[in-house]
Amino acid sequence: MEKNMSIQGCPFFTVQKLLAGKWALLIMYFLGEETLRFNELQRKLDNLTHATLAKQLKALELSGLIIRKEYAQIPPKVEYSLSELGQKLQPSLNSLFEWGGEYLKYTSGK
Amino acid sequence: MEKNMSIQGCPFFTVQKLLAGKWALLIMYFLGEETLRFNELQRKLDNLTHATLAKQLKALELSGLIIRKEYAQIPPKVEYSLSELGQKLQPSLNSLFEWGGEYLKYTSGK
DNA sequence: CGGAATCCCGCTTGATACTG
DNA sequence: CAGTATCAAGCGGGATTCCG
Repeated sequence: MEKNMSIQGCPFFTVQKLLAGKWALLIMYFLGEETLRFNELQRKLDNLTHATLAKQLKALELSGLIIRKEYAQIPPKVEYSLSELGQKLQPSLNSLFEWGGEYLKYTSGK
Repeated sequence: MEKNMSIQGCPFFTVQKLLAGKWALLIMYFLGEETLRFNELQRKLDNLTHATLAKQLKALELSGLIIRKEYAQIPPKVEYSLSELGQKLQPSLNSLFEWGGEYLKYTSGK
């Protein structure tokens, strides 16, 4: 099993798995700007259903990238924010964001 | 169709699609270090079959992130390298790489 | 309001085999 | 050596429905 070590232990492999979710980048971005409740987040991602968002959030929570804070009250209220690890990702996110913008410029031209 | 504009035009959405391939990050990373032939690349990704690598490369080429240079000779020789756009992605890649390393440290501890 | 369980569908991955 | 074609299998996203 150590024949694959070179790749399994590779940071890129890790990143790939962590951010593989279709909405992971967007979620991390929005939460980077501010703490949000479930429904607030959903409103920002207007293509997304309840269920899908819930799954993505759970995955990110289990990975330790976001924090889920639940208030014991009626009606229920849950807030999501970036964990310490998640916050450290922000510079990379910003960098990707800028590059994405450049890509769009390039390709819209042709 | 313009009700989704806000998200379709988002750089993160673009990045997500571009780098969605399971091996995209690794490939971009290796090609960032040096121009490589098909088989050289495959050897570095020792889990990967011909077919899969070929598909990933084709996708990245069509996206305009890598350049495919073919030499008309026997036996065939094809070299892959980063396009201009691909090179601009490198800083982001490095940033992600470092973060991935930190993540591994954090999580291996617990 | 927030979340979980189910089912369905499509896409990507990966194995295998075949061309030039 | 490089690439394509085909096909099977697995996974993830999305819609729906039901709980607290």
